[in-house]
Formats: sequence, structure tokens, C-alpha cells
Amino acid sequence: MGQSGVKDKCKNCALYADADLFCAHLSGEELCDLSNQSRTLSMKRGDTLENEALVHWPVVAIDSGVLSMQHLLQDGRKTIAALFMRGDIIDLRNISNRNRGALIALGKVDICRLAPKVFERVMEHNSGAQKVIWENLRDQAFRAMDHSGDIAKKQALEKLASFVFECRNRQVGYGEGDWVDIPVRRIDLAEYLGMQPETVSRCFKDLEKRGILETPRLNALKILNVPMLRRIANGDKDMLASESRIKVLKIA
Amino acid sequence: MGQSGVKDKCKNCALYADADLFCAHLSGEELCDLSNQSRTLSMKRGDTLENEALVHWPVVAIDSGVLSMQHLLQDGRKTIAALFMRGDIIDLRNISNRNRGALIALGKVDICRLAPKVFERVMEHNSGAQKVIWENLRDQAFRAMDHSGDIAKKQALEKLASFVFECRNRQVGYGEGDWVDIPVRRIDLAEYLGMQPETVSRCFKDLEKRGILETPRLNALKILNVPMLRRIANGDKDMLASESRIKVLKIA
DNA sequence: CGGCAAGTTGAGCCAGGTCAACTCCGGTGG
DNA sequence: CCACCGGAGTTGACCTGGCTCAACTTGCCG
Repeated sequence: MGQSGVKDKCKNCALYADADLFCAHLSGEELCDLSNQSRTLSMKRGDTLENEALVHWPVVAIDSGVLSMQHLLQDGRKTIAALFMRGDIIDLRNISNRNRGALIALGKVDICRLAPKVFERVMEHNSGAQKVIWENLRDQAFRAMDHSGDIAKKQALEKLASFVFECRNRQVGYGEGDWVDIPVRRIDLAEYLGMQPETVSRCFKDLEKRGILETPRLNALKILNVPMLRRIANGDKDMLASESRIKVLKIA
Repeated sequence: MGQSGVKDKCKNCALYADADLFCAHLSGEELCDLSNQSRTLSMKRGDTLENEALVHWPVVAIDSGVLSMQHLLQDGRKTIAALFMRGDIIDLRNISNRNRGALIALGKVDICRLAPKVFERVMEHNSGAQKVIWENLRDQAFRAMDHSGDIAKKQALEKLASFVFECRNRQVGYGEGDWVDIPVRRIDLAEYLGMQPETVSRCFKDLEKRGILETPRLNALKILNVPMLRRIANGDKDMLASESRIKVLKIA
């Protein structure tokens, strides 16, 4: 059957095109069913997946872009609890409103709302596809735990350094290149890391002043000194104060 | 076949005894295989599951107690990124050391290292059991995301209030009772919430002074004013300053 | 080219981190 | 049974990283 049965809307979707992702593991029939009964959707910055819609379409797959899970506090403060990107599948079946944030696009995002029935059937019978989504969910879980650890005790500069590495790890064709895409705005970055946009700005400037990285554009940066950035991310206190290290060297 | 095939070591394990948990969904044969090839282990406070051991036994199920995932920074600061309790199954298959913390017991913990082969087989063929672990992993993921959101922007008092509710939600027989078990030490609590033990102590004292809760013992507390605690947890700024609200009332 | 949101810079301040001293409590041994 | 010990928890005094607020610049989109 091969390609011939593939619907147009699926052909260019990352979930199908990338051999590591979910739809690439479906049989012709499964793909056909899922394709027919699912709904793609293109979102722009600020668009929200409403609760109402999520009741009937609780399984969301990301084709491209960055979707955020946001928690809103009563007084208006908000935080981004997680970032979902290409290939991530968000399963909200039977999740109480209580412990769930809103899903909000941070830019142009293409998603596919997977038909729950078909999704369930595939999960049960197709062990290849099952493995893919299991690993994806596990990644989401561990990523969230890492992130918790990061923002719990790290200082601003360290959080930012960790975030740069998180971006590098997640970007699609990451070799060991030193260019890193920053797929979110400064404001969103601040909310994700639990800090103020002003602080983010100051920290980037600090890292630039020290020659550790360059930020010629807002949506990408170049790491000039990977080991140093890594040490900062890992919480090596020696690296923190701009000047203290130099003083130490002088004394020695 | 019924009970007769059940090994002694499994009979009293939560994973089997609780109908909602993993082993309760296994067929007689599956249970027998898993039981034979798995290894139970009793840990005490401070015990760590070493990497070496986890390579061969990467799937860990919690029978009782609290296991923590800790991240250690280079300068000695540490954080607890996640808490695992009764019924949680931790799947570390193929997880790089990189993004994983150490698994450390916070008290007496009984675990079962599930035989990976059998675990995989069950995941593939037993859709009931599959559903249980899927939901468990999903809980872990969302819990971690919630937690990220909490510690990112909330103030100390708010974090503590949220934690009390997290404990209440997770405790086994929670009705709407006002007694909440705090299954971890103050120090661990502080590390989980990204604050100092001193601050935890001060915050509890503050909540007590305001008549919102009582802490007669270290490992349990009684909520006296649930709605108020909830408002604090949700970041209602009116609730924060001890005295400001009283002032407002006086003016009105 | 104008308008608006995003980002940056500067100055001041406060929540909570830090350090030190003290109390409490459970376990251990004489 | 009590004396002792060490880790956990608490309290107080002080200090600082990053939040706040305000003014400004930049960049993007129609």
C-alpha cells in the first residue's frame, strides 16, 4: 500500500515524516483511520486550546511550533510549567481540570487532535507505536522533573545556562553545533524559568560580557565556551561571580 | 487459579493488594513470572539506588515509603526533583545518566525491581496493566509539571500551601478529611520546594499563627481553614501579608 | 512610517537566603 | 533508668540576589 494511502494533510506532518515519531509507526489502515478521524489545527501566538474542545479532543500531537502549559495564579502572575514541541503527544484523557494548566501557543503552532478512539486502539495493538508514545511521555516526565530541579535551587544565571542546554538537546538536527535555537520569546523564557524578563536580559548580557556566548538575534545564540557554560549550568559556584575568579587567580 | 499461585512476597505488596495498581492486573502466569524474576528490596533513609544496579534493574516499583529523585549541584546544593510513593513505577530503561538524578530513600522504603523482560512483555500484551502504568506515568508527568509551575513563581508561603494539598491528594485513604500526612522530613520538604529549612519552619509557624492549620507532630498536620489555605496556594495576594487583610477590613 | 508590544537599562528595596546559636528528640550505652 | 550524643528543627539578626517600577530603545506588523 505504501505512500499511496496517505492523506495529503499527513504527508508533511512531522509525526509521519519523521521515522522516530508516532504516525510513522502506524499500519496503512491505522494511519487511514486516524487521518480521517483526526483534526489538524493551526494556532498563532496566544491561541488557547479551550477546555471544552479538550473534552472531546483530549489527545494533542504537535507537528511544529511550541505549545506551552501555563498556570495562572489568582493575582495574575503566570508560569509556564512545560513546553511541548514537534513530536510531543499530550494525553489529557480523564485529566481533571484541577491539576492542569491551559495549553497556549507561543507562536505559530501546528497541531493534530488525534481521535481518542483510534489512538486507544493503536496504543493497545501496535507495539511499535506504543513504544514511541511511551518514550515520549517518559521524556516529558523526566524533562519536567529536571526542570523542577533546575528552578528550585539554581540562581538566575545557572537557570539560563541550563535552559540553553535544554534547547540544544531538543532542537531537531542538533549535532554538536554551537548555534542554539531559542524557540520562545524572552518573556516566555522568563515565565518558564520563574524569573523576570528584566533578569533574563541582564543574565544574557552578563554571559555575553564574559565571552561565553553571543546573542546576535533574539531567537538564536551561539555558544562560544561550551565547557564554561556547562559548569555554570551545573552550579559551579566558582563560575558565578564575574570578577571573583579573576581575583582568586591573582592571589594564587 | 486465583490466590493460590501468588508468591508470599507479593501477597502483601501494595502493587498486588490494591486493585488499582499494576500487579493486580496481571494474569496468573504473568504474575508468577514477574514474581519469580523480580527482586524486592527494603531501603532505609539515605540508601541510594546505584547506577550500576539500575542498568540491570531499570524498572522500579514502590510498595511503600517515599523515594526521591535528587539532583546534586557541583557545589553541594541539592534538590529533590520528584517524590515517588506507593504504586509509582519508575521506568529508567535507556535513560542516559545525563538527565537523571539519583534515587534516594527518604525513610523506610520497600521497592520491587521488576524484571525488564517480563515488564515489557506485560506492557505489550496486557492492556489492563498497560493502562495502569500509562496513567501512572502520566500522573508523574503532570505532577512534575504542576510542581514546576508551583516553585517557579510562588512565594514561600504559597509553595508550602500547595505542598500540603499535594500531600492530601496523594495520601491513600483521603476523604475530605482535614488531617494530612506529611511523609517527609522538613529538610526534604525544603529541598523539594526549593527553599531553606529555616524558611519552611517560619512559614508553618506563620500559618499556625493565623489559625489556618495546626502542626502537633512533624509528620502530620490538621487543616483548620481549608478555603483560606486553598486561596493562599492559588496565589491570592490578599491572603499573603499577615496583617494587611485585617487593616482592609477595618477600613471597610 | 506610525503604533504597539517586546526587550533593555537603571535605581531602590524586600523576601528569603545565610550564618550562628539554641532547643528538641530519638537512639545508644553504661 | 539516666546521661549523652548527633541530627533535625527552630529562632534571631543580618545581607543580598533578583523583583519592582519607571523610563527608555528596539523590532515587528500593518
